[in-house]
Amino acid sequence: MDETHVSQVRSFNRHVTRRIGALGGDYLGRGRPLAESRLLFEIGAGGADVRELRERLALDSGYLSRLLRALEADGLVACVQSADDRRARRAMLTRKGVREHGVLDRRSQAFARSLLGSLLPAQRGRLVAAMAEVERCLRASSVEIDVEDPCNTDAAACFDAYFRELAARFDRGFDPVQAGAGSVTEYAPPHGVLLLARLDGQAVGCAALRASGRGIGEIKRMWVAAHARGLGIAQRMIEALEQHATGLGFHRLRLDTHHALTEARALYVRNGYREIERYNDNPYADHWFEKRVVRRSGARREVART
Amino acid sequence: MDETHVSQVRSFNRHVTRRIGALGGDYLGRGRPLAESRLLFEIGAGGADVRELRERLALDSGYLSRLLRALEADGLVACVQSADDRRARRAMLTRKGVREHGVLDRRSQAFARSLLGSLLPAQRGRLVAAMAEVERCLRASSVEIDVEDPCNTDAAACFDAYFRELAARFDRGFDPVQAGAGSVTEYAPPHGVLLLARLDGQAVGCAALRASGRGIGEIKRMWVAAHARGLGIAQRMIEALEQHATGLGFHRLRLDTHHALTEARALYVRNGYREIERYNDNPYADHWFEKRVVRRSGARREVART
DNA sequence: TCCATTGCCTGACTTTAGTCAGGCATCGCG
DNA sequence: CGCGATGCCTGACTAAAGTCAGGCAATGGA
Repeated sequence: MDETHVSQVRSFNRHVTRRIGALGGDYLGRGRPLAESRLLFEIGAGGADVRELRERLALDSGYLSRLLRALEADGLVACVQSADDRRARRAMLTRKGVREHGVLDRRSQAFARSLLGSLLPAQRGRLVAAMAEVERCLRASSVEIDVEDPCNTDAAACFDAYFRELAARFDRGFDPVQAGAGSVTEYAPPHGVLLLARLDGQAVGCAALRASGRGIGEIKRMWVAAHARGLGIAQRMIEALEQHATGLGFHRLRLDTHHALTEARALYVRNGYREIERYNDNPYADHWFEKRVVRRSGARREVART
Repeated sequence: MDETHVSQVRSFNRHVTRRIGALGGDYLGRGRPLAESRLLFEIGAGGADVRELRERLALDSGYLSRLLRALEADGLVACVQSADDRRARRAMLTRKGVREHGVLDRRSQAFARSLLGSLLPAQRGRLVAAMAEVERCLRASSVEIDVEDPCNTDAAACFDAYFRELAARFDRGFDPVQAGAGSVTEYAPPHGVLLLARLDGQAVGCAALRASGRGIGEIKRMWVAAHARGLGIAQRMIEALEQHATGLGFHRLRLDTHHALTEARALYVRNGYREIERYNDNPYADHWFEKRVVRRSGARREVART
């Protein structure tokens, strides 16, 4: 990894979080502890379930309870029993709370405005574009790709979303049974593998490998949720699949795909998959690809260093 | 100001500071309170004056004293009397402190590495470039340009640096007296104005206006420190001068410059200054410019909104 | 030499942020 | 219905972070 890259990230961390964090902490200051303000902000106009708040802010249950009590004492928040589970509670802003929330919101806006205000118009555009890029990249860097059990609920949800998307994109719809989808246990060791990509804990993509003849693996169910595309997740998953392939005893990987899935085809071509003759009777497939895989020592070094 | 810009800045603030700040706080954790670790980091290998630390970290004098005492008790820091002022003290790292500082430094590096590690190589380059851009823009946005007394020491330092730079860049050197430099009080109200640009409190640029005939102002001493160039400071100063011009009763601004100062000439041309005939006998000048100035209502609205 | 100022230290506080162990009500399954 | 799990609350703590008023020693200009 490039050392100048590392030091640039460190410099960014030091300077930007100091400048933005300092001001950010300041604008929230309303004579109220920071945690309370954040909580008020997080509850928002529509209210929020207590358990949701606890997760979003990563707070201890007792501590959160106390914070809510404090806001309640100030008349900013009212807690009501949840309709469907009378143990659960929901925090709502009172009229006064909504007003206070508005003040915080306006402060946050004023801060952003003051930041941009002292820039020339051309610089503003550049700053905003660069900020969006940093945000996108950090999002990408927080995606985790791991082997998971193909029978778990998140895997099932991904498969489901994948099938629904195929049905929407293919002219004639899509039926998994006709496509020859076997049991998902095909994607479990020792003869297969399933990868899930997670962003903030939520599953946003999947990719699987199953046996398909002596020494041959087949890539199946390569999918990334629409809102998580453009983050390089598919690329990372395909690289990860190839890493696993040799361990599973595959020296060749193949796959089928459909002409409507142009991004997928581009992905395979970019990664050195060559188009081959039809090798199965999947009625939805009209393109078939193959690639010889070998354990790459360079890639292993990179992994070891991170 | 564009509202989508404002909301992008807010989104950046929320997401990036949370992600980077959270991890940043974490890696510093060494069983030691965060403030102590930050202090250790800030003292650095070369040591630092206590007053300097107080300013950089914006800490209460008493609190800082206590933190230093704590680090001293752990054998990480030693405080010595300053040589030139026996009231002042200087904090130095002990051998053990240097070791600990190294650990923190390595952690910070490891964090940056882990951030980059889960990105594809192409993304890394993009992230780093965008980070550098954000940093630069934020630096630019923290530059403050204000009217100051032309007799104060920072102004004098700027003039001095300006003259030294001219001397270095002109073939025949530069002598302010020959150039017709009068008293700096010419740049004070009611007939003139001096602007200083400050970055983190330090003066990094100047620009002045003085009377030069009925209704005519002259731009003088337009200078930006080498390390603060490329931040749009000169552009902002020239805009600010033009704002002040009408208030001082000038409807025309003129200036002279030297062919070696190519950036300056480009700046004037870009801002609508037209080249005119020689209007003075400054032996160092070989280009003369002029611009008619009017109070721009659009610009005023922009200022009012920030 | 005097005296206001500066620089740092100390003691005595307060507030914020968080942790932990229980406790009570409710839920959902068998 | 009983029982373990879940969801929230409370009391009792602790550590960290920060504030404030004074105090002593050194400084520097009148």
